[in-house]
Amino acid sequence: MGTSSGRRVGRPRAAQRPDSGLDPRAELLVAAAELFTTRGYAATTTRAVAERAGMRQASMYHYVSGKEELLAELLESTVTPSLDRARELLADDAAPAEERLRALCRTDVELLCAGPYNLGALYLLPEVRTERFAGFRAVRSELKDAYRQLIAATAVGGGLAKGELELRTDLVFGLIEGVILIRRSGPERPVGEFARATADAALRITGA
Amino acid sequence: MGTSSGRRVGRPRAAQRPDSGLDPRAELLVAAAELFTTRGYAATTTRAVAERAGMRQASMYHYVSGKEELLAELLESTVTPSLDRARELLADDAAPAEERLRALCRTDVELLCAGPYNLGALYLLPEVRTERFAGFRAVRSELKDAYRQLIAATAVGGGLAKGELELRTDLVFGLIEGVILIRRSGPERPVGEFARATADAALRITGA
DNA sequence: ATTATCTATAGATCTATAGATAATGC
DNA sequence: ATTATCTATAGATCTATAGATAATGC
Repeated sequence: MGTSSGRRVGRPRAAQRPDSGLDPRAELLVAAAELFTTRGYAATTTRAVAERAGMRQASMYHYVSGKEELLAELLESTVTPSLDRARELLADDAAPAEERLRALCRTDVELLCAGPYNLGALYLLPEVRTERFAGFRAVRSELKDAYRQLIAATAVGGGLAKGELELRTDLVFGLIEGVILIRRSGPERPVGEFARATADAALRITGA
Repeated sequence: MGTSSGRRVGRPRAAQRPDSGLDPRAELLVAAAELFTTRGYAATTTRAVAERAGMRQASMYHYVSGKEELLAELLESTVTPSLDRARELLADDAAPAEERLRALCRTDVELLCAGPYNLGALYLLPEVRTERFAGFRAVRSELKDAYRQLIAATAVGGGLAKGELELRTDLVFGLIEGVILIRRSGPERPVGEFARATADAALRITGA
């Protein structure tokens, strides 16, 4: 629904811009996504985010408590859709685990690569280790757990010792997130094809 | 030989500390490595680096031009040893390409994981895209090229179309650098074992 | 004389709050 | 009256330079 333009309550903005159709909070998130990924999180000022979202620096505080809140929300938004998909796939015990694992890898890569910005790169920010981002770390670790369960359910995975299962899970999960780095060097490849190739590679890593 | 302690020219430091055996520039690099990886590059101040290296903020400028120089040097130092090894392996046409590729993967992972800090995480800094870091990007791309050549020289790799070779190179290189992300979640695993497993995974990705 | 430091600081930020203002809503 | 903005700014930085200082070297 957004703002559906028309008359708006409150003092008008100083710099008028074409209506993006997004509400101000969403505009801030989009602006933050672009700036955090292209200039870096710490190097991005509240002024830069606000101004790019079409408002003055101080007005940003009407919608968010600061940069951290924006980062937290962006981070979680990269994992939540994958996690939903993972839960679906875990529940679907009709399909063989290999196929479900492949499907999860594909959607995961597609989601990471689909957005206009490389939000995955934000995973490595030191700030993420902070208490403030415990929520993000929790959902990410839930997602990883889904990978582990699917790998354990494959024909090869069933016979693995605990440590070995852990290792392969790490390798697969690392490959998927390593996509972040790959994508960076060549964002010109068609996403679908790339996602399929990555899923194949993941399956080969598990030993299937 | 470092400073070999004893009498030193110049005004004494304000805060005396046990001699690390490193010369001041190396102390700055070590301090920067720790701070850049734990607190983030942009968030690390020149004061923090200098103070941790045992000198006052302003004194740092006697050795380096600023933070950028430290980052550039740290980045290159993570690639150069791998690149040396890659060149050796490329020249050694006695061994089969599969074995040489495996060896490169292993040393690469070991080098990335061996240091006390996760310098690989710095690869994703937005600053790295900057002109200032063209040198780093160049050596890194040379290393990637070595991977490509080795993959092309394997039994499977010889029959690959150009695009397919490119894709597998990206996947392998991405897996290796993805180690950065993996390591983060579990730095407690023995490096040697982990390096071997990663190399195996890389070989499986190439199709060998 | 040379060197490696130091102290001090100008100039340039940046964040978050206080308080004013210009719309609509009733 | 309520709301979404704005302008202004206090307080807290941070970087890079200028110039002083305390060692050793000769």
